[in-house]
Amino acid sequence: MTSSDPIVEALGAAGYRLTGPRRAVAGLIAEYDGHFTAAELEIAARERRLGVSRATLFRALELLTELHVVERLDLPSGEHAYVPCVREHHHHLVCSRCGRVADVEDGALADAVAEIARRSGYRIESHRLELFGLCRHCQAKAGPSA
Amino acid sequence: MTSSDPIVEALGAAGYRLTGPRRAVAGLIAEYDGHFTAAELEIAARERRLGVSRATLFRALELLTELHVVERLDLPSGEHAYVPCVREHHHHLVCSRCGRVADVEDGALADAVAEIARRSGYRIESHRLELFGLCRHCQAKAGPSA
DNA sequence: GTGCCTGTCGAGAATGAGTCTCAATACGTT
DNA sequence: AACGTATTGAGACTCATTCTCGACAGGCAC
Repeated sequence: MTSSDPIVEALGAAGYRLTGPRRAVAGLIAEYDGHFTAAELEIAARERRLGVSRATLFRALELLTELHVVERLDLPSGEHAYVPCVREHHHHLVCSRCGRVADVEDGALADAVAEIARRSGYRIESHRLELFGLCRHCQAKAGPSA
Repeated sequence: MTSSDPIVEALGAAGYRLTGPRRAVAGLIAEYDGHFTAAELEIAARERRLGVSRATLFRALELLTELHVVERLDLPSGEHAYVPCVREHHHHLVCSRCGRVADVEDGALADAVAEIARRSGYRIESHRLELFGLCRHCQAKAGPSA
C-alpha cells in the first residue's frame, strides 16, 4: 500500500519509521474535521481495537505536532485539543458548538502584528490567534438571535 | 488598613470578603511584572509562610480571573501562566526570555477579525491573540543578531 | 530474502496540576 | 460581642500526561 495518507507521508519524509501504531493514529486523525482531544483518540482507538497504548498515542501526537501536521489548541474551557492542519503559518477559527475548525490565513493580521511590534519595541518572534464563534451551520440551527 | 492594593479593591468592589489569604495572594501577584504560574505562587507563599493552602491559591486565582484582574495565558511550552492585567479587552505580548508582559490594545486587530468573520461566515464570539518575542531589554542583552 | 541494529512499542507505575470534601474558622453585619 | 455565612485548610482524589524498561518490529545492508 502506497501511503496515500498525507500524515503518514509527512512522517516518512521526516525520517520517522512508518509503524503500525503511527499509521493507526494517522488514520484516526484523518477522520476529524474539527478538533479532537487525546482522550477522544484513545477511546476511538480502543473501540476499533487498534491496540495503540496511551503512551504511544501521546508520543504520536507529540511527533505530529512537531511536524506541524496537527496543532495543539487551548480551548476557552482550558481543555487541550488538537486540530489537523496545513503546514503554513495560519490560525484557527473554532466553532464553539460543533467543534468544526476552519483555517484562517494570516492576512491582515501580519500588518497588525508589525504595528504592535513597532509600537511596543518588542521583537516579535511568534504569535497565535485563536478565534471562537459559531460556524454557518450552527448559526442556522441556533437561530438568528441566539 | 485601607486597601491600597487594586487587586484587593477589585475583590471588595465585587462583594467578596477581604480575607487574609486573599490579601496575601494579591500581595504576591502585585510583585510580578510578567507572568507567573500557580506553582510559582505556591512556592512563594510557602517560603514566606503565608499559610495559603493550594486549594485556596487556586480558588483565589479563579476568582481573580473571573474579575479580569489577572488573565490566564497559555505559553508556547504548554504551561499555564497568569498575568496581572487591566480589565478592558486586550492582548498580551510576552517576552520569551524574561517573562515581562506588555498589554496590547485590540486596535487594528478588530478590523482583521471582522474581515475574517466576513470571509469565513462564522459569527465570531471571542478571540485571543498571544504574542511572543523579546522585549527591548532582552534584545539589548542578546545582541542585535541573536 | 535474512539478519541485525536501533527506533519504537506496551504496560503500568509515576508524576503533577488542579479539584473536591467537609469540618473548622474568620469576615463583616447587626 | 454575637451570629450567619463565606471562606479556608488538609489531604484525598482525579485525570491528563510522562516515564521506565524489557520486548518487538521496521527497514537498511548484504
